Amino acid sequence: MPRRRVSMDDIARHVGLSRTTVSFVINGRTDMNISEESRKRVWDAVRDLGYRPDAGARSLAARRTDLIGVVTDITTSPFGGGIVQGAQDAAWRQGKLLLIVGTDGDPGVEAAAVDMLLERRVEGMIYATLAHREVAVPKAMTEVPTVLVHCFDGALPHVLPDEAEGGRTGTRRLIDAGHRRIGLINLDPAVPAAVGRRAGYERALAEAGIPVDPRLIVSGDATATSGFERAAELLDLDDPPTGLFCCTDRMAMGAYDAVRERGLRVPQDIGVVGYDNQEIIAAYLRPPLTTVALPFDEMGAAAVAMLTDPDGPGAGRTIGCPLVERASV
Amino acid sequence: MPRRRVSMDDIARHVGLSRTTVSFVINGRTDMNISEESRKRVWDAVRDLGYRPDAGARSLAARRTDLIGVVTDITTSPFGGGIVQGAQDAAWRQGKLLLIVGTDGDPGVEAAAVDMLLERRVEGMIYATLAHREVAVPKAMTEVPTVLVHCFDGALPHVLPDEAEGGRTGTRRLIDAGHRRIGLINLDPAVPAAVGRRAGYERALAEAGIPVDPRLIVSGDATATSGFERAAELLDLDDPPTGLFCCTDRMAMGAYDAVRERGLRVPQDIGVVGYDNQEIIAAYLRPPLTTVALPFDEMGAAAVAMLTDPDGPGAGRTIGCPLVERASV
DNA sequence: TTGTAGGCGTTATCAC
DNA sequence: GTGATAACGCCTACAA
Repeated sequence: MPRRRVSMDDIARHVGLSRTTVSFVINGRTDMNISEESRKRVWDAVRDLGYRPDAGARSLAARRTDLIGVVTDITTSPFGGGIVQGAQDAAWRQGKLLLIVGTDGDPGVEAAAVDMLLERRVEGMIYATLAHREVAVPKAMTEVPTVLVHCFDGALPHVLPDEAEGGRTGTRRLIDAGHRRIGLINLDPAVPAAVGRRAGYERALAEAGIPVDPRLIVSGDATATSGFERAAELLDLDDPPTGLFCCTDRMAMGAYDAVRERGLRVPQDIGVVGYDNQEIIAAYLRPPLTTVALPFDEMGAAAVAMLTDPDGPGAGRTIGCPLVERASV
Repeated sequence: MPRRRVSMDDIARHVGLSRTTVSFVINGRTDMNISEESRKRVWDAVRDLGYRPDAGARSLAARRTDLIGVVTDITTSPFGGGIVQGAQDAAWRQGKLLLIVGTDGDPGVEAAAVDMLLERRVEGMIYATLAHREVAVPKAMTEVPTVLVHCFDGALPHVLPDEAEGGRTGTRRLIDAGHRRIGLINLDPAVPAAVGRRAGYERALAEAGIPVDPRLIVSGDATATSGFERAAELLDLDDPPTGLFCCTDRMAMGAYDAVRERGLRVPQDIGVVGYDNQEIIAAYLRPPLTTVALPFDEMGAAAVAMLTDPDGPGAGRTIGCPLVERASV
């Protein structure tokens, strides 16, 4: 039999002050200059009666919800969750709450989600994807400040990983270890991540004065099987590479097998660098995989920062992909 | 220069009806029996003026927020995220929204999170943990219906995986494949998952008329390294097991290495079953790992179902751990 | 069928 | 220093 919730009125009545006064002390407003005595009595009453301000009512009157909406196709994924995580942490630190809805990529659900969030009067939205890709967002999304994370649509501000820099970083790690012939096991050349990473790869080679050999650049899908096959092709070349830069850790996982199958060892005979830093693969492979990480947490945090910036989201940002050093090169 | 939001009043004025009438048609109330004509005009106006009901205002007046709070230490984890995912999906289907706050297990943050959620007037809360364990929740949590997921505190209703059933299932899979000597690489015997799984293991053996050999039961931590070491011990026994039931997929990953190192093969020589169904390990191991899955999604969905059940959360539930058949036995 | 009026719990404006 | 009083946007008896 839960008693009626205690309201601000109850507090006011209890301490014999007006609602206004109570509101002021609870919101810690100093401009209205209230006696220490009254302040204390109010706080005591709050504690004694177990009063909790009603955020909904407050929002209605104050016209701010402190809510940020998130619509994303990221679900259980072992990775990518970092975006939501980073956003959540950043939001929490600013007293904002996230309203997250997972859409599984279904456009119908996305539109419904945006509507629902708009009805909740979110003050901004984040649209985040698992894969780096171009998207078309529900148009209602533009009704509030919105930032795209890990995706872009040519119009809205976005936060993207700097794939080119990542590609360069990974490649250079191999070069620094003395490798001159470095194979690139790329993703489907059409996807944004692939073009960026390849550009970075070529740039790193150029900077080291190493000519790019097209035969050393192959591509496949993001699976261990694919990595295995592509690595095998590369290793069976007449003049095989001694370093392998794989565009996903899964591919690197497959590459390990190809290397092993040829009686070679990582890293003594072949240096391998992955991409994604999927802990569960990278850290537990033997030897542990040196890989380029996608800065998910930072991307999520950056998006929130852009949204809460009083000057508005700005144009967009790109975030570096740091190298995670382990033992495969 | 965003025009003032359009309110219900605007609609009413626009169509020349009262707010009441508009409210009724928008909320689809049939009891009040309104002319088709009026209904249509209202909906047209809604569309034309781009009206969106204000969920906050609605909550205030109707005394229901359709909000469920989630406090959890599950973050980016490659697994466990399924709980939030399952909860989110179930909530969405019921028109509820989740207010999720990740606490990283910090009790201070947890308490603050609960307060914040209570101020938002969530109608129920879910407290979910990554690991199956006993917890102490912030006491304010009991102010609304709450269910614990993947954890328990002896008082609140909870949703737990049926570890014993899972232990039995995994073990039986090995037995069914003809194995009679089956090693159990358990977790720290003190943790709930370990006691449940071991009980299931012993039960399966008993049902098959196989005596339990204490030397076949070892334990370690949930790492590949630990799995490697424990498996090695077992395989080096005078009378080694032919089947290995590992309490985590990571352990199984290590066990694979131990098997391989001894010139044996999975599954021909040694059958291996894991636990957790961490896709990224289980599916990409060679051969792919047969493993017992933790029903995260179902647990999350069950929690939401309990919360939205008009009869209240009830006492608690336990959910089965299905076997995911791959190729390691 | 439709309209009136009061209430939900706060904030905010101004006067006292 | 403090207190009426009017929003905020919507719901809902109750009346017409």
